[in-house]
Amino acid sequence: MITIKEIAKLANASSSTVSRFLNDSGYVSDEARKRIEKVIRETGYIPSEHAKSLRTKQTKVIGVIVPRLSTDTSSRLVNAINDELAEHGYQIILANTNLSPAKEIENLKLLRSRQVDGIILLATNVNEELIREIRQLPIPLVALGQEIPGISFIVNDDYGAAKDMTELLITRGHKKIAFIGVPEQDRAVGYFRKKGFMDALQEKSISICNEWMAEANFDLSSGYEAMKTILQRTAQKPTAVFAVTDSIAIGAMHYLMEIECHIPKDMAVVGTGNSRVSQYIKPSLTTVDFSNEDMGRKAAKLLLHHIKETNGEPKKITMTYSIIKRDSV
Amino acid sequence: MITIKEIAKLANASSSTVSRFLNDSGYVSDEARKRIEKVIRETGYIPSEHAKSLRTKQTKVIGVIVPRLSTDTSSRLVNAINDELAEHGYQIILANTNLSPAKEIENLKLLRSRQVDGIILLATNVNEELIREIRQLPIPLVALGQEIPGISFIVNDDYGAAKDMTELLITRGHKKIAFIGVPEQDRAVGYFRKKGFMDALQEKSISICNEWMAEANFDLSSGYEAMKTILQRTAQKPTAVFAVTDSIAIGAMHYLMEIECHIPKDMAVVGTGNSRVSQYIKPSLTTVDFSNEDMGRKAAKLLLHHIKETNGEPKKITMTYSIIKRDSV
DNA sequence: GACTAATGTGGAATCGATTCCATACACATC
DNA sequence: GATGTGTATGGAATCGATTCCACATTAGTC
Repeated sequence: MITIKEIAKLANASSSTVSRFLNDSGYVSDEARKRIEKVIRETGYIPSEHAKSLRTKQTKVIGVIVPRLSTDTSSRLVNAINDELAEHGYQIILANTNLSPAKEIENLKLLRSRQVDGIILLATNVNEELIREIRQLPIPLVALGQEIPGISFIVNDDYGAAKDMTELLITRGHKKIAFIGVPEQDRAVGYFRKKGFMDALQEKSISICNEWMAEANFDLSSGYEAMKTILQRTAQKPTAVFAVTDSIAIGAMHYLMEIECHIPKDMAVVGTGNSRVSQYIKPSLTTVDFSNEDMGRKAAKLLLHHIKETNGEPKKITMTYSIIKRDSV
Repeated sequence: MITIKEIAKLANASSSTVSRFLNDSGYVSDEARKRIEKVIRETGYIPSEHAKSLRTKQTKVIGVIVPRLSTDTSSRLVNAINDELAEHGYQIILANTNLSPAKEIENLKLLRSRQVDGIILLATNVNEELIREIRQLPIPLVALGQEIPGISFIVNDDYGAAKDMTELLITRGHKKIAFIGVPEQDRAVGYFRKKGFMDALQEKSISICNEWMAEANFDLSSGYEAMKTILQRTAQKPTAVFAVTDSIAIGAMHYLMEIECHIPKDMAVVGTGNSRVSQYIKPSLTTVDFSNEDMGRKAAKLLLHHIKETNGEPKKITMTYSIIKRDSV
């Protein structure tokens, strides 16, 4: 590999001058500029980022930790983050946790050793150890999707969205509404969405039947199973079902179709997240759009802000949402 | 940041010894080992990868260039690549071209300056300049999706898949088959899939009507428009349509539904790629599965092979495919 | 007891950039 | 002519690791 020294020699200058030329810092005469430019063009010289980083403590790389990349939400978020960061000359290095909390911490360390300038963490379940690890991080971190006390985060208005959506169902005349959630460890999806649902019912004095509440994990088949469980154990069939994610909703719809329960005539279904699939299935799914694109860009901007202002206060941003009315209600 | 020197001082050893301890290279006595271990544990020392890379010329980072991250294919590929590489202690740094050829080259340079150990390029259109740039790369590169002469690549059997699928339509009695393609610059999707389609028809001596051939780009709405164009300009309505991607197929289906053309009774539709959506739409889409998961892992393995054996011959791998029969035919 | 071999350790050069500092020259100002 | 200022350049230290080499100690062999 060709180095700055060799460029300097070929251009009849010192490496200091070449460096000043490269970074546009300090004086370089026009003649020297021309000579250096020529040599660089001819040799195809590309400066080593490692040597640079070692000296400057800046890497222009941001670490992004995601639970898994192959989901709609993750890939849209990462795409938006990348677009925004690229505009500011940053690249991203990916770390995939495959939903394992241990890997979340391991990745945090890995990224630290690469001296990334900052980290964006797409959090799922937040535990004590993770918070401790984040706190002692020497670089800024922005969490997405979950509230983490003391650090900057961006969350969706999970509570408001779930409440609004439930109210929509009530407005349409539904009184017997089933609910398929996920474990409450996941504060955002498990706890807040459930709370929004419950509060909406309570405000309208609509009773909640335990038989209509089921728990799934994040995948489609678990939505299918949850719907099955609900309908098989209850005598009084609900007229609508609220699912905390689109995948769960689509799984539930599959079961309903299987037993020839018509959507929305016999049973209304709503999801959450506005996955790409949701608009192409039949009937198209009424859901909540959280604008991942916007969230990703905001996250990138917030992180860049923290990188600039190292002593900036932690910020909490709550994204707005919109209800997408389609044919499943 | 704490450095190896400070660790050495605290552990009453030299940095050489600490380094030997860290890399398990050379002699370190048990006593020294214990002292160093203790100090590292207490200080939470994490070695700088930059200093390491500068010296060793190894980064344990692979660059991955994708046209865009938010598509099914890309995100599944990247996920698989990441999984495989992570198992071997590598991380990936992402570069997004947003479909611009200029950015493809720019990213190549960017990754080179970061001294990644290798590059995986998810190629779209391959031009002379790109090939030149790749050839003079001092590190191994594996291309995905497109054939690039002289370097290792993994491609789908686009020709075979398109031919097989067309034969399926013919077997089902279709003789008037429309085709929605993409520009032939994209050799894999544009040229080979089209050729497979044409050859299948020719072999069965089925004539091809120019009015039934349309071109779209990769997005859904262009599939919608292409279908519209075909049906509006032809007197003789085809009975089936072959789309070179699932997105195009779904766009076409939307138009067909709009004009109340029943699928598959009035018109059979087939796509290519087995996108996640394809199985959830109604009617579910008959399509070709290329197993991106497998391709991603193979790409990672092939790249690692080239990193080890620097003088390895370029390899060409063609993936197999399988036709997924569903309800749209 | 002399020699070799194995074990263990630290000093110093090195990787490829940036950056502080010293120096030099040209010109303007009083 | 002394002084100051802006322009231009190169030398040398530095970042934090690895690694070669020299050296010291101990053990084993004849």
